[in-house]
Amino acid sequence: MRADSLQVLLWQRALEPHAHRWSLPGGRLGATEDVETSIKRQLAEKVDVRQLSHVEQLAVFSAPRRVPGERVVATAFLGLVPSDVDPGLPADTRWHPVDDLPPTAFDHDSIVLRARHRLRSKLSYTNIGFALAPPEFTISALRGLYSAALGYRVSATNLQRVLARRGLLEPTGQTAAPGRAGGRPAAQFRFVEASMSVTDPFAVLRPPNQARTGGPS
Amino acid sequence: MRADSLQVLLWQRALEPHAHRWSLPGGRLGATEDVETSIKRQLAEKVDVRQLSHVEQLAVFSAPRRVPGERVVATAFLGLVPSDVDPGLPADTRWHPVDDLPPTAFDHDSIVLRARHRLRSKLSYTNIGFALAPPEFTISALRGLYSAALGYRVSATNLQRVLARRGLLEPTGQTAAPGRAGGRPAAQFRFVEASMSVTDPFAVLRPPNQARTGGPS
DNA sequence: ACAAAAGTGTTTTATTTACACCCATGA
DNA sequence: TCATGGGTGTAAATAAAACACTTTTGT
Repeated sequence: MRADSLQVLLWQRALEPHAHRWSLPGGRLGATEDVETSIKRQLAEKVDVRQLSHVEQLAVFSAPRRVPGERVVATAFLGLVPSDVDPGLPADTRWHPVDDLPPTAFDHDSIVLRARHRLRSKLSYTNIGFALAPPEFTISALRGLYSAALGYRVSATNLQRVLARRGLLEPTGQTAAPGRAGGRPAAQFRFVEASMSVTDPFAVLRPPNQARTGGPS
Repeated sequence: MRADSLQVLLWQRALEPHAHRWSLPGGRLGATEDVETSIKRQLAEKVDVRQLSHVEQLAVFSAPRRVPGERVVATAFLGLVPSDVDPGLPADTRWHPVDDLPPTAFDHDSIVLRARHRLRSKLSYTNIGFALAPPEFTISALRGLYSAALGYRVSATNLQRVLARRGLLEPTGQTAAPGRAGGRPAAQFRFVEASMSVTDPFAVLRPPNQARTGGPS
């Protein structure tokens, strides 16, 4: 998934079934690999994407007739690529805005919706933004990424503060040159951590402050 | 999973591999069923559990050698049974406290941990409590269930208020008789909804109040 | 009357959103 | 010096946790 608007990488099927429709990249699980290794391999081999910043399981899709012919059970993944990475793509492969998908093969549209939902949720309560952003960025660039992914305009001020309070951001000391129109140069930041973790431990029904009164932990 | 303490239903393997160790119920996916139908069928047929209040996918476990012999890819589920339901169990099958598991077969202990984590999280931001509780209950009974599942003592006062504010609870009008020691009779409640939904839309980075300033929804 | 359990009122604390205002730069 | 972003200070809003206190029952 990528930036400016949130995008998915799809390839256009040449053959039946569902010729000409757009498909999520993937393939068969090999005998000696687990599903995550497998999806990474497929992405590298088939669409030449090797710079995934984050990968996680979404769900298993297993309706008996989800695909014509032999029965196929698929494990769907959410895989993210930073906005500054632009892998060279094969001819039949293209990025598509998530909010404006072409006709998709099989149940792939519902898989994409599920991925979008997962990403949106995690932007709120984890540091998953690191997976969308370049190594260094200004707050307003980051704001753009969050806005694109979430589908509504995020306030740069508040984004700053939420991420800062959680200790996710770190100034690099550098500043970015202003555009031709002028304006104060923006400070550059980076994410402190480059792997996903939950940063907003669920706000509700949290353990009591003081003594642990109750049962086993 | 069940109540007083949170428990998992396990059966003891008679045969190798991993004879005598305890196993999560499950089995092979049939040709004409999806994974959720399949796990419900397995639970009904093999351990006679038919009253699941909630079922959801957890994750796929696919390490090539997670099970000796032929390669097995498993889709793990979280399945909940209300605390008042006590299904008759086969002889080799028993409930075990999640915090004190016997030696388990294969990677089943990590599956159970994952399930516990999922349940604990969802107790905070969804109405999933309905799946643990009987049709009608007092707040203090519900407090007991939440405490057992979460592993720490939850305040009845605050649990009340959080669930009430969200509109999840509904008084039945009935009251429960006090115990032998006296005390004010407790009002009975029920959950308004009996299927899971997210009730605490993530608090952070939510859309602006007023105009929708930004991009596509 | 008193103990026990339930339930309500109120204060405190945490955290975010909203908004006004100040800062640094280019033309 | 003014337009254009960038950044900070501060107030308002929200929601939950903590705790004191009242209510209703059995003995």
